[in-house]
Amino acid sequence: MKIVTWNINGVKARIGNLVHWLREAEPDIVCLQEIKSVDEQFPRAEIEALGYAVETHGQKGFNGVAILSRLPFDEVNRGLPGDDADEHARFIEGVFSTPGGALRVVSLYLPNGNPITEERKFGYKLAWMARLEAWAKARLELEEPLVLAGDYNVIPEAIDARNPEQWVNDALFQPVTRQAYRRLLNLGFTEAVRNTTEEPGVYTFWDYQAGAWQKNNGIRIDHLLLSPEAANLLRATSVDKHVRAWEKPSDHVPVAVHLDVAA
DNA sequence: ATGGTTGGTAGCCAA
Repeated sequence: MKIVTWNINGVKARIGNLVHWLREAEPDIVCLQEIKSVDEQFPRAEIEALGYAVETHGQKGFNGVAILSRLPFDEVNRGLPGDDADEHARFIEGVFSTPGGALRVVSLYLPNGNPITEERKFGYKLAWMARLEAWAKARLELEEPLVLAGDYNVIPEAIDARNPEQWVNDALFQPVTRQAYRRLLNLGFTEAVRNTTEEPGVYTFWDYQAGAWQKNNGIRIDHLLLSPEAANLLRATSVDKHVRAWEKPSDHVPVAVHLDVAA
């Protein structure tokens, strides 16, 4: 089974790219972020025509997440618990039945957090990460295969940036940000790409500005975290870097994990 | 080199 995360940066502007990529990559489950669409305007018909079930958690203008799946959804949960005042659409969980039992997959869009001088930005990011840690800790107690996939807006280590010095004042690379991410990992998750790729220079995002793609000035911020039960099934990972060179690309590319689960 | 580009929206904001 192939499970992919992709920050698509506007699903309505990217529907052509998305359909082309779905035909080419043939994923079983896709976690999308930054759909930038309300649920009613999500282009579901084109995706359903390819055999996918579609569940969305959108909002007007920005943010928004979705899960596309060849398996039917047994259950869908929208929103990260822990703050009733938080109206950002950044979290959706799907539950599926496999021959081995339940499989849980989350599509998350962790707050960017810039600038770090603004509490409503950076403080919100750190608070959101604390809520995610609490949620994940409780979910791990189920002892089920769980894939926490998404745009984490976290550069875990210096080797995850082509030019780490460029990011020292950025919310994505603050020590406190990386600490919070590591706390999440240390609950018992396996980070799929880090655990299957030895070479440095694996990036998932290249800024539109200043020729970042042409210079390969990228960062690795899209991650797939596996519960112990999911990590036992880990076979391989892959990054669809070529998608960044397509016409009208997202600034992120799809990142995949292949699990030993019958699709 | 505090520049540069894109999507959604019609507020320039968010990234």
